[in-house]
Amino acid sequence: MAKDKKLVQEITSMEVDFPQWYTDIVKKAELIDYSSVRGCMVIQPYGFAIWEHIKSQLDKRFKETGHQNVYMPMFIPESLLQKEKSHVEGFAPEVAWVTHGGSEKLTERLCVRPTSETLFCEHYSNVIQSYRDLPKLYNQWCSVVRWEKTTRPFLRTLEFLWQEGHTAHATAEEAEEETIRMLNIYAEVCEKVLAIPVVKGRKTEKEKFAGAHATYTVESLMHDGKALQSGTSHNFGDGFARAFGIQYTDKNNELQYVHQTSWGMTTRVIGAIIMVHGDNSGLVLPPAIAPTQLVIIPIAAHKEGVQEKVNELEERLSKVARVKLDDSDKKPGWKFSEYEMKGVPLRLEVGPRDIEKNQVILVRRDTREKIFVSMDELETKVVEILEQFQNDLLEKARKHRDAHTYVVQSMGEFKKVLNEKPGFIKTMWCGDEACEKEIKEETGATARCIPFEQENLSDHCVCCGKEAKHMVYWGKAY
RNA sequence: CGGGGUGUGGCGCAGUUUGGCAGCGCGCGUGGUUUGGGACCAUGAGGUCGGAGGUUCGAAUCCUCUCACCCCGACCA
Repeated sequence: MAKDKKLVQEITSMEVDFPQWYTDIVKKAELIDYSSVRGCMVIQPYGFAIWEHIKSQLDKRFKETGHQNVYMPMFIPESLLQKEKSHVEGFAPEVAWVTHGGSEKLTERLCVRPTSETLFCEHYSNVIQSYRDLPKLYNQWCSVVRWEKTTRPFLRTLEFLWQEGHTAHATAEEAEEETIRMLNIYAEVCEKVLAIPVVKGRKTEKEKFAGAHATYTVESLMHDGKALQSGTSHNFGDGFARAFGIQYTDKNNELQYVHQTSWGMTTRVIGAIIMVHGDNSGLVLPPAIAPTQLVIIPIAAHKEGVQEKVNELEERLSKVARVKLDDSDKKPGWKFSEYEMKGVPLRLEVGPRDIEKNQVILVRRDTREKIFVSMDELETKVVEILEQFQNDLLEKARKHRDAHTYVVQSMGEFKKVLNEKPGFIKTMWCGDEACEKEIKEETGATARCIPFEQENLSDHCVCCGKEAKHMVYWGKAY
């Protein structure tokens, strides 16, 4: 099969127009519908099912590491939002305000949460008294609102779904451990569940979260060479604790400020899944989060024995995978295209000829490889192929990422590479914000992260030539 | 928020330059024939042409305002 052969005419080729390809997939795969509110989207059942699987994978890991789910209000009084100075400065430009309740004007306007640090802080200041109350390991699943100028489905919407973890610890060390622990969970979910390879690292001072002491991130690379921040974990130090007066009495009966963290992952990763794995026939979903892992398509269903056989197979395979049987009266060819568009990892075809031979045909969505499998060993084969599929997706994405990661030593090279073959740029950097700004102005690339895995590419900063402090990943970002 | 583009049945579009019966393809309903890569025949339903105002005997078409969406920038998960 020719690479990326396009079988679905309704999707724009990604080589022709990548943004349009993205929009086509999001609509044609029935992930979302646009709503009457600018920048807000309806997440349809298929799209939401993907989110539910991501959610359960994350939630499981949060609980395994001792976190509890809570729910905070969606409104924040203006005075509360303003308690931490750099935090409010970071978010003020994009908050939505509630000014009226019914026809009554409110005495204090309420902001619709853009994030809930301030609410958690207020609550923590009420419930934390002693070192015995620590740590507090809370998480919430909710939506937040940020009044963005321009929006795109999943990647940037006015309202989006996410989880936000907020923890309070007795010591700085514990907070740092927690921050890294959660970053590692995000990296694991990205790679093992979403099959998206990530670079783990720290954000520069310029790029870090408003109010944070340090921000860590997992960065991934999309098919068009643009970068996407896929999850973040912040160490707040005791900055918020001082602003909100969150203190506890330690073992020596002395008052101490808590050390806090927060971390989040959003529906944006669905955009990443589309842009990392998708092809010109539509979505390609990692089995771990695919709402349907295997679709059964009967061939010549009216012929004797076919309907009975697919019913039997559906029942058998439902025990080992998420299975859908499509015995509607559409033509098989139509169904093939439809489920390719929706990214279903495995398709099972069975017709009279197969039944005679006691076999079925399995077709992989990613390679379109046809695999003939005996009915007798179907369950083990399906499980095996799905596992292989999941691993292959990650490897394919990793190869693409590595092939689009470039080392550059000069600004000229930097600009040239970014223009001609977009991807991650690895360079040395002096650590000076002036250089970071200059690079952005000159090339359009931002510092994605200072990776934990440092390499010494040279001794001097790519921009100013002075002594280099860090190796940095740069890229144009979504 | 700056630049560009688009709004016509559920979807995709033609018609707008030069004002004159609201069209096409897909999809949808019904009946039938089909079924290993988006089937075919017959028949039917579905529209205040994004909205408001104006010009005109007459506006999808011209003018003014406005709203929404898409793309490219600046800002952001």
